[in-house]
Amino acid sequence: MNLRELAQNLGLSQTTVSRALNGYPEVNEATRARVVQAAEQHNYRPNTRAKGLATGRAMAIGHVIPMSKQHEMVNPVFGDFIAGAGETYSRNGYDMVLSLVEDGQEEKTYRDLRGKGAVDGLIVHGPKSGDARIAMLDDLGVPFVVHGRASSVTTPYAWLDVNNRKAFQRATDFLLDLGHRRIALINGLEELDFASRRRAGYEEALTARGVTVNPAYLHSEEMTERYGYDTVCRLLDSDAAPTAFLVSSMITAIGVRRAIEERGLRMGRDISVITHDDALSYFKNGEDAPIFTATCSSVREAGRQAAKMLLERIAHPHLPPPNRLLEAQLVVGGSTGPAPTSRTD
Amino acid sequence: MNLRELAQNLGLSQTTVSRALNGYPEVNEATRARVVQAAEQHNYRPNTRAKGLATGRAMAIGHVIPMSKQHEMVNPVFGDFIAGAGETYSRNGYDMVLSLVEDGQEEKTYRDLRGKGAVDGLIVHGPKSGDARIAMLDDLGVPFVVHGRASSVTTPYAWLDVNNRKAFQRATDFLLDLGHRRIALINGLEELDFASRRRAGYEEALTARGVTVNPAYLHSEEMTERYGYDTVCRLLDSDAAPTAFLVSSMITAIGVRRAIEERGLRMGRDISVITHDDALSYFKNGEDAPIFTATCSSVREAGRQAAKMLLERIAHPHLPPPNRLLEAQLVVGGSTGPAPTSRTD
DNA sequence: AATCATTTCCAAAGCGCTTTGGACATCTTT
DNA sequence: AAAGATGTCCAAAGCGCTTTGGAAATGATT
Repeated sequence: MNLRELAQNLGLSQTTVSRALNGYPEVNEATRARVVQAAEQHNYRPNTRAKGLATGRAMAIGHVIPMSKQHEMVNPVFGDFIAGAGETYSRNGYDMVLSLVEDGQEEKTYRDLRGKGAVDGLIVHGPKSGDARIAMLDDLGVPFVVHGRASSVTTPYAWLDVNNRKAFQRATDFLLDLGHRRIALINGLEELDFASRRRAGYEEALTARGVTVNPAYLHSEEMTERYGYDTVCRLLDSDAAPTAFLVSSMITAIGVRRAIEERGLRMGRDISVITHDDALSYFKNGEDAPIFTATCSSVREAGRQAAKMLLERIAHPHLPPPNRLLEAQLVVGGSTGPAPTSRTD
Repeated sequence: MNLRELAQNLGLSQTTVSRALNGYPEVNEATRARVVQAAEQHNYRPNTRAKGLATGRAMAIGHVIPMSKQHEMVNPVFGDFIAGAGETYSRNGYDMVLSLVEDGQEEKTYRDLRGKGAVDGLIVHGPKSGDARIAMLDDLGVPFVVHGRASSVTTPYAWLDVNNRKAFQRATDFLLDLGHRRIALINGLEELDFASRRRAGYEEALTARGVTVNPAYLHSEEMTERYGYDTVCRLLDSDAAPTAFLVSSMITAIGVRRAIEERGLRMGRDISVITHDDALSYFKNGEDAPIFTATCSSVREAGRQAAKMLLERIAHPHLPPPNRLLEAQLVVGGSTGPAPTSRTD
């Protein structure tokens, strides 16, 4: 059933039917009711492509998900981020189109999506510190919102980010307060902006207390469970083993815990662990008694808000690009405790 | 840059330019080269909506992701499934459109997507045993492929599934061979078809050995980490605690492990655990020395294959609907061992 | 040289919608 | 009663592409 048929069916013109359905005032309320009812009865849905052609808007938002080539890994936070964003889109009649792209190929995909006219706006995922995509999208004139930031980009652009630096600074401070001095950072890939900010926060806190940053305690890789396990195994078995770990992802923290417990040690007593927790739905840290002490920030909520920002940006392209900095909560759980006193301290 | 401008630029008609770009034979190779070069130079991309209108094809596939209302949970396997499917799509010039929908609302979304003409085909996720969506999609005449099956649907339809019954039957057999008799099943929601099949396999194996199925050992819920932890805590603290657990997801198995180790027990020695492992990229079980004994089946590979099946189905709608049953590997890891002998046996 | 087949190109229709620029009643106002 | 205002509807153009049904030019055949 298309518009023409529906109009013929009703003995009206396409114009009137179209206007009736789209809420234009110049149509008799009685006719409008008749039209709406008929549309419903015939299960009529305007063809997106035709509508898009006519209006010039795609009513779709593009998400380009970077995929690590080496590990064939999709960052597990995307699921929840997209769930949040999807809520916003469907409430506003937008579709979401997804492209999974190997690391580094993202630019071409953005160009394609825009060139084809498949989307009205884009969300940029996984920004690197000096991300070239931002300048490019500005050039292209596509509305976009970055989830995260790109430190070295100075021109204003729309972003939504968690205050990663502060979160990890606070977490480090917390560990220092507990007496820890040998604190290892099990970070994500530091070419990613959020990871470098976390590291900055960590180093800042240490330096402020006069603790020198030990390069042997700095680790940066893709955040798998295995990485957490392997790294902590190596560190714990080394001389000058850390007494505390600061971990960039819940999943990696699971591996960290495994390494610790495998050695007969207990989190919170022998070794302290703080992890960042994106509040993934299937991996709740526990509301009542959190397993991990964690810097918490719901990535789903971030998705919701980023999507809302983008839709507003599409509606008002000439407003200055909005920014939003979310603060992470430092939630105390069972994985931290005072540093065990030892002669090497 | 659109076709008309490009054609004017070249001093050719739209027809010729269109044909040149789409590989039709009735155009001089010299002109074609000229056209292709100009298109490249001007960064021309045909407008999808216009192309779609003209051809009647959307060049997009719809994925409707069910989202549990109660837990606001997105099944973590979707990320990897979609990554697999996305590979196939992008190789074939298809886009992927994603809708996240609350449980039970999926039908409307399918109808919408199809009615709007936004997609050429659909992947059905998370089929329930008597899933009404299949009949509906058949009615609508949309090409679709089900990831999983719907037991009570008798009409032929296209699906790709893991042999869940057999996988869990073999896993149960394996535990029985090790001497376990008190084996608990920590299953997913059994309204989901895959979970009911896993249960069937489990029960079949027990019954074949004359072990009666103990209802207290049967658990069915959404597969969170917390669920695994809570359930196993309760079971281990009860009389007649199980000596082995059969778990439906890696994430739940993490919770199971936590409960076990918290009690000072060790997996593989005191308690045996087998889990299903979807080979999620960020949660590798370990190639060399797997932590868990597991029934393994790559959900990413499933995504790749399901997408391929769908594209073929779109190309040849009149062929009988294809089916594919993937077998899971039973991989032995460190989480299983002989049942501890005890007087209650 | 005339005819026919081939090659190479084009004008125009059509996909299903929105939107512009009226047309025609009907109702007020003077 | 004429003129304007208002309410309600419509015909047709246009969005950017594909595709049909030729037309013109070229080459091969008689």
